[in-house]
Amino acid sequence: MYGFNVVSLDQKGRLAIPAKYRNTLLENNETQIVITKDPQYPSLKIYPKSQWIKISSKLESLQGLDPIVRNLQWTILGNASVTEFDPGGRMLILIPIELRKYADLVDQKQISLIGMGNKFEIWNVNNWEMRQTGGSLAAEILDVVLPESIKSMSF
Amino acid sequence: MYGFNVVSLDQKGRLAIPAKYRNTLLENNETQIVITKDPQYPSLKIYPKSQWIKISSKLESLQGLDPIVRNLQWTILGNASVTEFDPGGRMLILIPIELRKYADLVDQKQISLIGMGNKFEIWNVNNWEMRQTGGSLAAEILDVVLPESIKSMSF
DNA sequence: ACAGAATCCGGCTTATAGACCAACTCACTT
DNA sequence: AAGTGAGTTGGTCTATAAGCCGGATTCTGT
Repeated sequence: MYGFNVVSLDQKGRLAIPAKYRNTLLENNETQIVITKDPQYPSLKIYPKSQWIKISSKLESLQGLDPIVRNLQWTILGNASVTEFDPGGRMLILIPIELRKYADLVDQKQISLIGMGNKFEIWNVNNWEMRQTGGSLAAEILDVVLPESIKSMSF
Repeated sequence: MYGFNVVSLDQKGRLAIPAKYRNTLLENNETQIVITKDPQYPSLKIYPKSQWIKISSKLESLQGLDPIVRNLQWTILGNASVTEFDPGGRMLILIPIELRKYADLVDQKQISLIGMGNKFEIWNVNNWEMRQTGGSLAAEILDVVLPESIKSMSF
């Protein structure tokens, strides 16, 4: 489940998961997906249920009073919305208005859906393109900014 | 039990748990919920009974003279209020006046109900919106402030 | 102690959001 | 060129939120 797609929202604000992803999900018995805010960028994240359980349970287990943690919990848990495949095997996701505002999707007909393997991201088409315009990251920047644990990886 | 909802208080100040949550609660035999103060923010917390038992017993077990701990105990334990589903299977919560004052809900018709998985939060709509700064957290802030256990998480 | 008032609780009704279903069009394949 | 499958649309219908109302119970003040 990788790749970049432009998909459309219909007049009711519904989004159809492309068939290639849908089939993979069904094959893995992933009949529910969760959509929520990305805490870092004005975009949305879509997780298959099993992936969501990992993330949400970890977040919920953090009990402390750290305001940043609570903020993360609000953003991610407090905005999650669950959708199931309908009996016909189709999946039309109604993106809640709050999330549409957050990701700048109000009145958008076309949106970007990016497959990231075990999750998807949803972006306003323009915002996504702006993110990408940088082209490739200069080697120097990569060298300076990346944490050690990443530097050692080979891509 | 995740997500953001604006629900209304009826003329008597009663709050109805939305059906989607109610059903999940009933399926898990959670017929009682507990509402109490959030010690950190002017908001309220709603726990299913089983979750409440974990939290309250942990709090009760804290002995000693630490004034912070005693304060937490007063706030959380001393303001708890139990509500049951009525025979018709619906749950109307009458929020005690003390709690309504605390969360700035007096004379409010609309309130924010945020599902956080194993608990809910109740906010004055305006206060909630102010908290949600509208934007996303800057990547740099996330990186600097987050505890190690979170930094390593992938969202 | 009793009456009036205020608060609390359950049932009923209505407007509506959203889930469900079906059809149509377009594109791709054979 | 025809058929199949995917994407998209629109209509319908059901579940539910929310307001309303009437009855019950508790509280208060005289």
